[in-house]
Amino acid sequence: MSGDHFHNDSQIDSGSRHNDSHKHKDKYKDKEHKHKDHKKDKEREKSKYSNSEHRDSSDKKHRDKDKERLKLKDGSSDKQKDKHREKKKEERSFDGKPKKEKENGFESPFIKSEPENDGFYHSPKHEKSLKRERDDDDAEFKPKKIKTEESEKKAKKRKQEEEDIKPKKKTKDKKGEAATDGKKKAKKEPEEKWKWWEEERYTDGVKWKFLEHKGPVFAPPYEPLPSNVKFYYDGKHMKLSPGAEEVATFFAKMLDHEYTTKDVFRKNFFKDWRKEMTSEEKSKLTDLNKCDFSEMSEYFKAQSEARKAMTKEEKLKIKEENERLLQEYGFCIMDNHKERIANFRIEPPGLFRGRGDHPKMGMLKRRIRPEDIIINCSKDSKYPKPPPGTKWKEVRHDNKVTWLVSWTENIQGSIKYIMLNPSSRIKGEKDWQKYEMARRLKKCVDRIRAQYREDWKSKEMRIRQRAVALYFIDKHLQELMDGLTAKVFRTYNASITLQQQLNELTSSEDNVPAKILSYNRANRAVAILCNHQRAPPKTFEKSMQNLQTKIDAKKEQLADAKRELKSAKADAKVRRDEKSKKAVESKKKAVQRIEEQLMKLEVQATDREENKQIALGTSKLNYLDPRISVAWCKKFGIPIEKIYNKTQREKFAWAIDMAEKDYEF
DNA sequence: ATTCGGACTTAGTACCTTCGCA
DNA sequence: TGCGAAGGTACTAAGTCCGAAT
Repeated sequence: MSGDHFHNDSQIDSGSRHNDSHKHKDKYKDKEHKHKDHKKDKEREKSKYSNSEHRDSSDKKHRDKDKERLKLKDGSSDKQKDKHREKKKEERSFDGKPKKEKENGFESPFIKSEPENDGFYHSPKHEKSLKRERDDDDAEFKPKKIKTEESEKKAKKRKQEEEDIKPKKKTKDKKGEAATDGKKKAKKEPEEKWKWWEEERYTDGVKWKFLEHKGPVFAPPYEPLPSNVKFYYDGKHMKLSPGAEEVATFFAKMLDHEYTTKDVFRKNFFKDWRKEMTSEEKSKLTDLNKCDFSEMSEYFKAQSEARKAMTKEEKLKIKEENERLLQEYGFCIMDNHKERIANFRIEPPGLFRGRGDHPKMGMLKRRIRPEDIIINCSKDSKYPKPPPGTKWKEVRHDNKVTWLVSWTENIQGSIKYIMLNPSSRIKGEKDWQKYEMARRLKKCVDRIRAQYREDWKSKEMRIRQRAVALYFIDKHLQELMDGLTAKVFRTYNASITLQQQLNELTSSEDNVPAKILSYNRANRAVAILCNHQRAPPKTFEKSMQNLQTKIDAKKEQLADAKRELKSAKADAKVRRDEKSKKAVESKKKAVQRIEEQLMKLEVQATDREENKQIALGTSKLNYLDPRISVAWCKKFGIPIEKIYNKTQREKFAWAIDMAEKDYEF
């Protein structure tokens, strides 16, 4: 596939480019306004709710919207579900090699594409597959209201195990019961991973029926510096008040970083720092350039060295403590299941580091206290306790949202949340739904494109194109396909590209490393398409050199081995005895082994070189339908671990479980 | 009709851990 | 067994979407 192809695509794509500095600046302006003008109102508005124990949101809107979304997919048949269930039985212990091959196999459908003038690949098979999918796959993401026999059984079993757990849709969980149940279960080994994707989904905007958690972990309190670490102003030692000292340490810790030299950063920092000073300090400290943080800076460097030099035992102790915190605060109970929380720690105070030329860089990000925190949980759960002597800002019970904890951050005035891990049901369902939406686009993308291409046929192509595209992205989309947004296009383009590339690049005769290289190349094509770039790692050149040295050494080794083989052969010819024959064999094997090693290294070098400025992570995690990768693994006998690490496997558990080798996006 | 803002998702990166090799 | 590199994770800024407010 040509580079042009990608460029075309990405232009049409969505217009959402991120590193456009002009845009940034404008945006910053906007925010500025927004907050000056509206923050007060917002605060007022909010205070209406403060300290109210209960706040039941009147949320018909959400409900209607979600209903709308889900009903799109209606038309699933029971047959469909049966098929689904069967799959699961077959593949429960997937290890890269499907236990049961389907005899009809995979019809290799992809013919090398000629990009059309719109830059998109249009598979000849497209038409056919559209129809098929309309018939079959359509129904995959819809609420499963009808309970199948098997799930019924399972449910019963679960009921016995967990005493009194109510199916989501029936009635409200009774107070307390569910909570204790959940905990009991959680403490036992979770023998079997919960397959939420086999269960029915909420259709009414409700995100959960029961939610219990222990609240956030606050940043550790500030520890004043030892008295021998001094701060100097204008060359003179000055003892800072604790408040001022803390903010000073934030700056001292960043001293090595370039942005502490930037005017904006220094200005913002100094302004905010002064706010934390006593009036005496304020009158003395008037010029940041006269401040000498170097002792502080040295002290922190020494500290981090000391941390590195800790003994194994000390390190272990810290690790254990972290683990304890994780176990205590890192999970919640949501609807009878223990789910991992993504970020249970409150962001610690520090200096704001915006990206690019952010006008607010250097501002003080203030410490979040319990009084800033809104807790969201079930009415009938055990509420998290604020630290002794403090109060939460509010405890609310809004089950139309997914967050557990929120607070308002002081730099932009935006809200920050504590939410669940990507492996959780609530995130997974959303992810799955996203890909289903993109697959729906696949079905009508030809029509949509034909339509807008028609509009382009006019003088002043460029301008019209742009105008139409913009109009299209901004206004039209929902009319063409409901739920269609720019993001859906992006997801669609990424996923379809991966699928095509995988089909084009993978050949079944290749060995595993070569296949993985193909996978990475396909992934890379997508990353380029989505413009996921990265700065080449600092150590790139060096590590590349190292690798090349290794390759050279290997080559030499290979040459030697070949020479030896040759002489062994000659020797065997003369001697004609068993011993020399054996020697030839073993030399042959050695050559083979070295050749393999060499190839592996070369593949690695290619891979790394091609990956220099491209970040694969984002597309892999956010835009590529994981079922495509899973299917590919199954089809070519690649262990899924080679493609997804542990975290990714957790996030994509649903896809790993449900996708077969013939899955088609 | 436009803007705002809450709730999410996506993205970049610093740091920590593990791996592979001499 | 120590070291650098690769891989993985945590953190948090920034973007998107969409309903509500203006």
